[in-house]
Amino acid sequence: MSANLQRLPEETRNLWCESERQRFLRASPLFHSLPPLVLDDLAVAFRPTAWQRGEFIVREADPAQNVYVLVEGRVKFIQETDDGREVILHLIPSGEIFGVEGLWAGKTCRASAVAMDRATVLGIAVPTLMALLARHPSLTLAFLQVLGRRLRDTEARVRDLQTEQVEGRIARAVLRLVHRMGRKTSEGIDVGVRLTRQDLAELSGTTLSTASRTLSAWSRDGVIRTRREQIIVLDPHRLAAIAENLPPPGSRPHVPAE
Amino acid sequence: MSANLQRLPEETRNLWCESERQRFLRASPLFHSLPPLVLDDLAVAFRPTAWQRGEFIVREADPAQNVYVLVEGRVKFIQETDDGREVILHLIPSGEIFGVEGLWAGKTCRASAVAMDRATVLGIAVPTLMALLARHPSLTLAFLQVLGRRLRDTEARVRDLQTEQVEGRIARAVLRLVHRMGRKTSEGIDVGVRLTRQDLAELSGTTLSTASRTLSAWSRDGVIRTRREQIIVLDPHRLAAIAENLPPPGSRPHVPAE
DNA sequence: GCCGGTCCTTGCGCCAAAGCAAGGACAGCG
DNA sequence: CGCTGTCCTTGCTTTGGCGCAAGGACCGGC
Repeated sequence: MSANLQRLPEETRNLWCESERQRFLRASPLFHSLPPLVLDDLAVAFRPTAWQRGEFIVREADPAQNVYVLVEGRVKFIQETDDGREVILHLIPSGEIFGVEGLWAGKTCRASAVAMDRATVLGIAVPTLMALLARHPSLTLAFLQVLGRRLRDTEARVRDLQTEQVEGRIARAVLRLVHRMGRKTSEGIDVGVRLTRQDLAELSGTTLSTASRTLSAWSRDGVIRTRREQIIVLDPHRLAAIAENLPPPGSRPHVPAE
Repeated sequence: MSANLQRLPEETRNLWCESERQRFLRASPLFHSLPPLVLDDLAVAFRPTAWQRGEFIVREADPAQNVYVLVEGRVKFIQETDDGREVILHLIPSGEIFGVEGLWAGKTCRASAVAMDRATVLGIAVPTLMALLARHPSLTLAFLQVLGRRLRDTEARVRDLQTEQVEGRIARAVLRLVHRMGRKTSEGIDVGVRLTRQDLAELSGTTLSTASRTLSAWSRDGVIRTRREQIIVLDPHRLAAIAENLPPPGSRPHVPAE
């Protein structure tokens, strides 16, 4: 723990300080509507840690001891299958909580959380959190909100996996990223997270090769621009059309040459 | 509403009576740990309705006005795509709540709830429920539990859709049904719900034809017995093996005849 | 500035499963 | 007891995209 604390990057090292944590929590959409009393409690209970790219913050099947809030960086929430394949269940943007399943279910983690960049995280012990939840209905409601949204997202993903073809699913995954953590740049809209082709495949239910091929095709058509671990969307409308299975705007109804 | 009330089947007509509702709620795993005070409030606020097979209890895109508890029967929770295809997101067994998304998200239903059999349901108005949640942390925690479980189920389904082949997914779907609402019969374990091949397909992410073919093959092998809209599992272990991609117990390592 | 590791691209062959379609079984109703 | 609508089965054809594999691009460390 102290090792991790020492690795905190400069700009967040002040999370050591309780009042700074409180300021962060108040600024976060998840907590900002809570009464000051609750924020006080939370600021005391949360402890900061820092992680490098690729490190496991939570490991599947380990006992679940903490619930976390991501302060900075990106975290992927993954499950691995017996044969070594990996599925990304969620990408956590900064400000969001993760590891919530620790609250029930026999205290065992159902998935792993892995830092995708250098990440800073606040952790709270499960019993502490439980006590706070029992005392503060507003906090519990906030958690209910988060879980509800995540459930709806996951349900939408099930629907997509069952009804859409691969290209549409990849398009939807990219659009979701753009929407939730996209950043405008001079070239276009960056998806806002370092993402390998493999990651994108695990996020949209396909394979590395197919994801790569699809992005290549889109690049050729000028819909996106790609770099290593980076996707910049140039033409969001076109991408939305692909996600909705609409014909590309340039195409006209096919009439045989005859 | 009164029309629905009049259609309540004999055995549940007593839900008219508040003390009967309270008795039902206390018996339900979801509510039984709540303090008597909360149960009182809930018993007053819940209103019974009855539905026929195929009726829409909740319709996607309608304003979300109620949250429901299923007293008896089965309800499927579905989404429809633009091109008319349907996806079953959850099968609700009796005792469970549904329509919870009404609690947030702009008050619009994200999915439809359809009665699969004759069903009896208790409904509570969203504002009433919200008021209760704000007052009773234990109730909010109970809801959090339910959402948490549903989220984990849905995540598992995403994982299966991305990593398992069709036969394994169907096997898992059947086993899940057996586990959650199966009933022992003289022949074997009934999955406990009237289910068309189409339903099963929509539940496991495949097509009617493939689901039918798969069940036929299993019948031939003596793993299950099928009737119209009914599945009886004869050999759960074998089915579990299929779900886990293990070779059938009877098979031996393949040695070419040379 | 070289070297090793990670990440990306792309061609080829193949197969699981979707799509299509025709026919049959069953249940409920009049 | 026949009729109608729903549900199920099964053959044939087609294909999306997976698996495999070789080669290339990029990055960071030494």
